[in-house]
Parts: sequence; structure tokens; C-alpha cells
Amino acid sequence: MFDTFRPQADMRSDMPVIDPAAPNRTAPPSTIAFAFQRRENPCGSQCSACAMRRLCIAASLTDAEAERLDTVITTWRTVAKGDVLLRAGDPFRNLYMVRSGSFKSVTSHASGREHITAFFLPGDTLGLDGICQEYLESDVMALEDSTVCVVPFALLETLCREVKGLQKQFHRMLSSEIVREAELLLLVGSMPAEQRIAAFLLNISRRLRARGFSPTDFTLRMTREDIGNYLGMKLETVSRTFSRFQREGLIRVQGKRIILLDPEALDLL
Amino acid sequence: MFDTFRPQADMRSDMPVIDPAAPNRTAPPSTIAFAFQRRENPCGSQCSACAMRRLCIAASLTDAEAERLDTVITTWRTVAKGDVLLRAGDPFRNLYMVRSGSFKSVTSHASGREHITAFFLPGDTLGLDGICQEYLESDVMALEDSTVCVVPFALLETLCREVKGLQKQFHRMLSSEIVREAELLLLVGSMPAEQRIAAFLLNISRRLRARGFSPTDFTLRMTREDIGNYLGMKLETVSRTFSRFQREGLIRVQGKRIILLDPEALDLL
DNA sequence: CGCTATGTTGAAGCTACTCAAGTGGCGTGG
DNA sequence: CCACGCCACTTGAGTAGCTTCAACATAGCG
Repeated sequence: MFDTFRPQADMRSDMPVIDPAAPNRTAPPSTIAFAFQRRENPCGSQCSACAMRRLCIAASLTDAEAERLDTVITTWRTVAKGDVLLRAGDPFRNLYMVRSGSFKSVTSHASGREHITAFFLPGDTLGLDGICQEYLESDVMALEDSTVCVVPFALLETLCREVKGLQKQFHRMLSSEIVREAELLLLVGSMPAEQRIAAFLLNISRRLRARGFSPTDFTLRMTREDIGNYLGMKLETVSRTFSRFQREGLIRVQGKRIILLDPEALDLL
Repeated sequence: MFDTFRPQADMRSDMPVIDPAAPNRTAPPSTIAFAFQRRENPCGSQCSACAMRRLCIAASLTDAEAERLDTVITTWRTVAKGDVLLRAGDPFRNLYMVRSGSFKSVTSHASGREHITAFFLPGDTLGLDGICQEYLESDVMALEDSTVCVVPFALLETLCREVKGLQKQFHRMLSSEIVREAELLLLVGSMPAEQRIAAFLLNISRRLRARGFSPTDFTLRMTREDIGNYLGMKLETVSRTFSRFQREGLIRVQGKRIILLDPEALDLL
């Protein structure tokens, strides 16, 4: 989300929007579409020069190590708002690093129930849940026009065997995801609606600050229903809680735009 | 849990029970206790001969690879019921593989709230949440007298750079944990008490079957409060739901012993 | 053998859900 | 350009499900 991150806005503006109806699961995109969808070495600028380097898997790598990572990450993709980047059931081949924009990850279950397990911001890594099986576990959809780096997993694994720093960083990333979900579990499992929403807003705020955006004034890219699904509550409850926070002077709500007026008070809930 | 797994019952019976009051966090155990607590190469039997090999990180390794793993896993520990194996805040050094017995993992949060994020059975791996930081994220407590293999993480990482199959298995294990938590999130976030309990019982049942125990007649090692905490509900609700299932002929409840009378019906809830 | 921890059951209360009506913003087509 | 329809959001009223509080039963442990 949220204030759209556009380090390469100029580069993206000449990209045709991917057809939302393109069959992602069954047939591969036509060669033409494919050529537009993936680009090799845009501008020749790679991890070593990426604005998100501090946040993604390249974090804490030396320049030399980052250059080796460049040899693995050679393509990227654009995804239009509402388009599906990954579909549950598709074969697992790549990880994806968000360069710009934002995504939601939706896990479907036998009962037909769907659950959003994560919102991804620039620098975040998508697809970690696919490693354990041959196929993907969840749908990943763009919440706004977005771009991702494509990381072929087999190549990444090979490189992890050669570059100790990369291996360590990758393991840290997987473990962080486990910890993140455990925290979410606590939130959903044992906190009232009020505290869930407060924690959610503060989480977004913290992550936006880490990416250089305003931590107190931002635009939520997902719907109230998405937020509710993520936090284990109904959209009406999300809406009511926002309204209450506004009445109490904690935040200001203008549709999807949120202004945190008293983050400390939110934290103390 | 649950039917206690004792492939080495004879081996364990001569082990003194570790003093539950032993200060695990601050001072290390006395040398005497330490000598009992850790044993090098008991019986000389290692991964290559372990009954849990199919389930732990050694799964899908060749015999030759398993032998290399033996060089890394040289010690094991016993933990008495109620004892803490790992404490949040302790420095992260090792992973642990459950050989026998069972554990719960409790994450504490700033608010003082605690949440159980996992129950571990033989073959499960403990400590994955510690990788991303220098310190551990949660307390891990034995639900019964148990034994674990100690896996020094630095050595495991080194070996993962040399043994491709081990690396792959380790990544799969981390990813599985992510998927497991995502499923739990769905359960806690959007299912009524009834379905949570049903899913919980079936999950236990499935895992016991994979370990060679009866999937329909087992003893829960954790309290109703633990279950409730894990599933995001109060212990009274757990108890009531068990009683209702019994009234409806789905299960039989005898304290901690559970008999599944109609697993299919549970699944259809 | 008694104590404490754990589990069961009942009754009252509250949170969040369901159902429903109405508002506002945005894109599309007349 | 405005009107329309759609979708997201807000707000209200009534209700279901879970929690809280409390009393009692049972089991495990010293």
C-alpha cells in the first residue's frame, strides 16, 4: 500500500496494463503479452541499486554478494490492480519481491472459506508458503498497480549454498514470517476488535516508516472487508471501530485515507 | 502427546528427572546435572536409526546424507513434564527435534498476554522462530517427560550448504510451519468454536496416525485451558464443546482421554 | 488423605454478528 | 457533462454465541 511507491514511475508508464482476464492458471500468456509482462534487466539496474534493497532478501548483503544475487534476479513483472500474480494450485517455481505497489495473499480452504494471511508492501517477499509443496497454497492479488522482481527458487537455493550471507538472510526471512504469523495469531485469537484494529494500523504505520513514507498519514489500499477478513472480524465491525477511534480523537478517517492523530494512545489500547 | 511415544523407554528410565526448579535462564545447570541432561551418542544410534526419521528434518535424506547429519546431531536432552526447554529471551543457538513426548510453545507479548502457537509431537522441530533474531521468541514447555535431539544451528547451516537434499528439506520444513500457522489463522479467525475443536481433534488424530499411534483413541497431554488458548477461546467453551460432541455421539470424553467415534461427522462440521 | 489443579455445568451479560437501510465516490454511458 | 448504477462504506436494531462469574466435581500429587 499505501502511498504508492514509484521509484520507476516513468518506466512503468509505458507498460501496457496486463489483461485482467488473461488465463493465469491454465494457459501461459501469449508470447506478445509475455514479452511485455516480463522484462530482462530493465535499465540494467538490479539489487545492487534497488531502493528496496535494505528491506528485501538483499538486506545485509555486501556489495559483492548483492552482485551475485543480480545474476539470479534477472526478470520482473508488472501486475495491474486487481490482477492475480499467483494462483493457488499453480506449480511453485519462483519467489517474488515487491518493488512497488502492494498485494494481499488469500488462502482458500476446503470449506470454501477464504482467509487473507498477509498484506505485502515494497521489499516484502511473496511465495514463501509454496516452498513446502510443489504447488502454491494461496492466491496473491495486487491491491494497486505493482511491480515485482522474479526470483527463480532453484537458482536462489543454489546461490544460498555458495553465499553464506544470503543463506543466513533467507533463513531469517522465513523465520520472520513464522514470527509474524504467530503475532497475528495472538491478535486474532485473544484481543478485542478495538485492539486488533489499533495493532493493525500501528503495524502498517511502522512498515511505512521503514520504507520512507509518512507513518501518520497514509492510504489503505485494501477494503474494509479485506481488513476484517485479515483480523478475523466483519467489515461492519471494522467500520464501526474506525468511527469510534475517530470520535475519540485517535485517528481521522477519510475513506481509505487514515491519519493517526494519537499513535501512543492507540498503542496503549 | 498423547499416547506417550517411548521407543527408548528403557534408556530413559535410568535418567534422573531434571529438577523443575533448575534456573534455566540465568545460571547454567550444575556440571552434574548437565552431564545427565545431555548425552553424547546414546547407544551410538543416530538419525540413520531413529524411529522418527521419516518425520523430522532427516525425512527424504539418503542413508549417506543421514549419516552426515549424524555428525551434527551429537547430543540430546531429556525434559521433565512441566519443565521449560527453551525460554523467550535466551540466545538462539540450537534447533531441537522431539524424539519422544510432547511440548507446547508459548509466545508472550508486551501486554502480558500469552498465546500458545503450537503443540509439538515426536518428529517435530522446535525453535524455528528463533532464527530471525539473536534471541528466542517463545517459551517451550514439556507436556510430559520428553527427549529431544539438539541440533546446533550453525552446524546445520554449514551442512545445508554442502548437502542439497538437507537444504531442500530444511526449507520445506520452514515453509510448512508458515502454512500450518496460516491454516490455524483461518481456524481462529473465522470458524465457530465447534469447528475449531473439531479441526483440532482431527489434526491431532492425523498426526498421531502418521506416527503410528491410534488416530481414534488418544490422550491429550495439554489442559483445556491450553487448548482454548491455542484456539482462541475460553476453557469453559472447550469443555462445553467436548460435552456437546459427546452428547451427539461424535466422541467419547474421559478426562484427557478422547475417543473419536465418528471422525467423518467431525470433518463435516 | 487432603490439597490444589483441572474440568464440568449453569446463569447472566456483553461483544461482535446478522440483517437492513441509507450514503458517498467513481466509472460508464447517454 | 450529468445521470445512472455499482461498489464500498456507514450506521442502526436485534440477536446469537461466547465470555464471565460462580459453584461444584474430579483427578493427580505430595
